[in-house]
Amino acid sequence: MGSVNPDALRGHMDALILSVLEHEPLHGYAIIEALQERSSGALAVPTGTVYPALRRLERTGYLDSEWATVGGRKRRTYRLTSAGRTHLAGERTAWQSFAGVITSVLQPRSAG
Amino acid sequence: MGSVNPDALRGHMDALILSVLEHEPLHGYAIIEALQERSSGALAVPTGTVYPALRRLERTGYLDSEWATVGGRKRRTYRLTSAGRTHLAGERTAWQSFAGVITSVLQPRSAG
DNA sequence: AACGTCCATGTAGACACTCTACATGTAGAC
DNA sequence: GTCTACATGTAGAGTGTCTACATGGACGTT
Repeated sequence: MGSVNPDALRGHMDALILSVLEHEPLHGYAIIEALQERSSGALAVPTGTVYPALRRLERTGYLDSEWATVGGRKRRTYRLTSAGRTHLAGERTAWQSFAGVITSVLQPRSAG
Repeated sequence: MGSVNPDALRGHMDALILSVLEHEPLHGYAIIEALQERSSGALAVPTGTVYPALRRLERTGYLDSEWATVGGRKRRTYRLTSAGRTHLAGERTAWQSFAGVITSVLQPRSAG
């Protein structure tokens, strides 16, 4: 249940959102829940982060959305575009190399 | 030589700096070079990032500094305090858990 | 009817850190 | 005398996450 430093999330949020949308379209609230589940509770992303991010990603062309009504409630459901799918792949490899770089710099060395 | 997305660095810079100072005091310019070496060229951190970060870390109490003149050039050399050493340890475990969380959310799943 | 909770979307403004671009100056090579 | 490497620093822009607030429907309980 350890929580994640908000600042550390910068620049990774987009990839996380695209990733949970990979196999199924979801609405904002469900995306927040999905992030929490997949991180075993570590990612408690506030609505003030997710909703603007979704609009940004749609504006950029990585997502598109449509309104639906389920059980009397209105939802805006987001779906990956093909540009979004391509971008997600790039973000995954970018993350791997980023993580490698940070891990290697952070690696403790024997005193010399 | 892949370069790292600047935004991704947010919230990790402090840990990186503390880490290169772990076993030897260094001045700002040397810290920049050390980061570049340890990352095989991936981290090209500009002076406008490092110098303010060093002052911040000193103000917080994780570093202290003293001036030296070497070969006619003035250097401000930074050294880890014991608070900084403790903080570095915390940042290392924080990084590991952060990386684990992101990796796990980004993990591709089989379509279902 | 009133109340509380979960579901659901959204905005405004604060905040913090990295970046670009600029300013300054010494040492040493050519 | 010009250029490059060494060395420190600041001002201001940019931007993405956060807190806090605003709104409203559905549903259960009392």
